[in-house]
Amino acid sequence: MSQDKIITIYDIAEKLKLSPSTISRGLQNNTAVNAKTKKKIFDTANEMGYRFNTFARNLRTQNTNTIGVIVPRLNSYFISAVLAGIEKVINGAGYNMLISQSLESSEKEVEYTKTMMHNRVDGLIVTLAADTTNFDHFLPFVKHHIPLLFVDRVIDDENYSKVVIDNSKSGYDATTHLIDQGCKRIVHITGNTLRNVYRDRKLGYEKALIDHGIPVDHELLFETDLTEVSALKSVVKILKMNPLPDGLFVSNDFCAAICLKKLKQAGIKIPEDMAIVGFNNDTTSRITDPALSTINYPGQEMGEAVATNLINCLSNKDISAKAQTIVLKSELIVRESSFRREHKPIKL
Amino acid sequence: MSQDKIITIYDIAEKLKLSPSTISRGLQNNTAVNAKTKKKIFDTANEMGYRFNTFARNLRTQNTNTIGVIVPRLNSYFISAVLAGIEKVINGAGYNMLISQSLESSEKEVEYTKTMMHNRVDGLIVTLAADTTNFDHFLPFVKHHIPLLFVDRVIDDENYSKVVIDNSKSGYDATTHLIDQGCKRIVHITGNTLRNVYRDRKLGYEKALIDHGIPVDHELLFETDLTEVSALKSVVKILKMNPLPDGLFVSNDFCAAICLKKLKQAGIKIPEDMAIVGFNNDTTSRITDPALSTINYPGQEMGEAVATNLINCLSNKDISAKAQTIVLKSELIVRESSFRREHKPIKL
DNA sequence: ATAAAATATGCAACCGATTGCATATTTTAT
DNA sequence: ATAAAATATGCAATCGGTTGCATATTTTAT
Repeated sequence: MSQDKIITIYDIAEKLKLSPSTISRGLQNNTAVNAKTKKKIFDTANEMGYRFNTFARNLRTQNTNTIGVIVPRLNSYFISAVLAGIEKVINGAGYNMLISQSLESSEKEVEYTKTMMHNRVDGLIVTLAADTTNFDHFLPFVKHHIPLLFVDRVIDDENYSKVVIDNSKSGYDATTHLIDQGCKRIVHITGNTLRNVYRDRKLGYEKALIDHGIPVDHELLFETDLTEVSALKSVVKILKMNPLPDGLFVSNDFCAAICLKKLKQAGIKIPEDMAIVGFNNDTTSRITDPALSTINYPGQEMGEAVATNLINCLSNKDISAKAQTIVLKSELIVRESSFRREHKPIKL
Repeated sequence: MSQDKIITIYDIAEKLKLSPSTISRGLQNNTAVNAKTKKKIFDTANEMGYRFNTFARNLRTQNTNTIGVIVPRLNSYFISAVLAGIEKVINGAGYNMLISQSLESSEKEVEYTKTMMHNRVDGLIVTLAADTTNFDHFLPFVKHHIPLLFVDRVIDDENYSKVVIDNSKSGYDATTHLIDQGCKRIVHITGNTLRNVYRDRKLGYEKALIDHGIPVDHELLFETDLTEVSALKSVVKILKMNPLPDGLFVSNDFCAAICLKKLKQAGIKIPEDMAIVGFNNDTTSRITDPALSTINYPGQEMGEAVATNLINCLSNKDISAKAQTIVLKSELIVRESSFRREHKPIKL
């Protein structure tokens, strides 16, 4: 049974009558240390239950092997898929992950960004909170040349690296599909258009309408917080409209699913009376009845992409590396909630 | 514009013609430092853009202000709710959170437990992987008196603190409710019964059958991995049964939702022909049609409870504190998928 | 006015690993 | 046998804070 005490290289050095330097080098598999000595060191370290002290090492080497991640919330399918992707790559490369959730509050985002700095993370990955408009809290990272990358909800500035999907195109595709299916009055329910994701989807929606000769009617645009409550309110509003809209494009599957269910309960036939397209391809979208058409949003891949990019930044000493924007493929998935007739872009 | 250099207390000391000790104490708001001096120190620190170095501090103080969390996977509604709860409490108490996902692999769980030890986390919170049977990797935490707590999927050992729900009672309640609704042949689809959560739900299911004079039929018990694929296979198996089961208790809402949808497509009326109860109260359960009865599983609260308990362990120097098991309330929520007639325990 | 107490600051060791440089030892070449 | 080269190990400074103890300064009490 080994001791209760935490073993350091000094303990190993004493036991083997060697200097701490040799132990340190031995454990790092440094070629300057004799093979036999090395073996002895490894064996003794194991036997004594040695674990290196991350802090002493970090203090000396000035890097922490830790990546900070700030997301708006942890309990979301999309976010957790992104995190799973980040975690996979990060841990595979021997890094750890420090996570905070801003809870959509810009204030907390600022605070946690500071904490990440304190903790000397080697890099930071951020998905912006809904209401962040000032980005000064990220400047220290730029100043200290600490890689800072954004994913999904990003800063509209070419100087930052980011991973996104083409939200504008996706919004366009979703809307065009609804038009293809014969919709003429299409409601769009979306989130805070301050953020690129919702703003761009809206732009895509409007462009699709214009391109197909349908006037943009601001009565049909609902900017909400995409919660269940908002969904219910939106349904009430829709049901009061005259004439009733015949298409619905919602920026989020959960919200779309709630609308679908409530509209159905109100006697509206989906997709005959109203065709619906969601966004995200959450598991939710396969469970509604009828199944929800949606935009496939590759959360895990986005996480993997941003993490891979970050790891590359860290291994390349090449500080001159330019900021880059990676756009991952998103695609319309047509399911029952919007499928009225065979038309151009059909996928199942 | 401040410098590019990272500022240390030595820089502040030099600028103010004070010793680093005074700066250190000043920044800690130590009463030994004169109020005016303190003010000067804080102002200068701000002005110079000082950020304390976590590692130097940790190395000296021998604690890291970091809590490790190991979960089976990040992309799950339940887990992300638990994490959100943990994060809330942990960050509120000034700690950071280091997260790893074992991806249900015992091997990775062992590896990440070691990493957490290396990183000298002040405490560790674990939800066990599906196939972990040997728990020796946790012994170093016990040996070094580092608080180790489990949540949801736990070790069956009174010496460890944990936060759980009464899975056995919940299984009993779900099954009894189905029996109340007139079900006689109830299929139970569950996960790996090596883990307490699935084992106990199964035990509750069996006890309810026995208590109501219904024989336990092992043909009706499906031990699966609760994925979509398993759900589909289970449905095929159910449809081949003769006579058809009239009740279905599934240990997971997503899996239950898939079953519900497929059974409905096969022409089975829910709940008339087959009543269904899920588990978790995922958002999913409100979206199915008919809405899914389920067990409300307070993920966020469980996270908050386990984190609060951990923080208490850390602030009490009292090492003698006994291991405790916290059982949070879980409850049956009856929705349309199982509601045939008014009966004893009705909740909406 | 002087001693005692309270307050404020500094010195220097320490946490545990890393690493440039110096030194000791062994091997190889002449 | 001796010098040169290669190999192996050690010394000591360093990373940036923290803290016990000593010392200097000011305040209070007698």
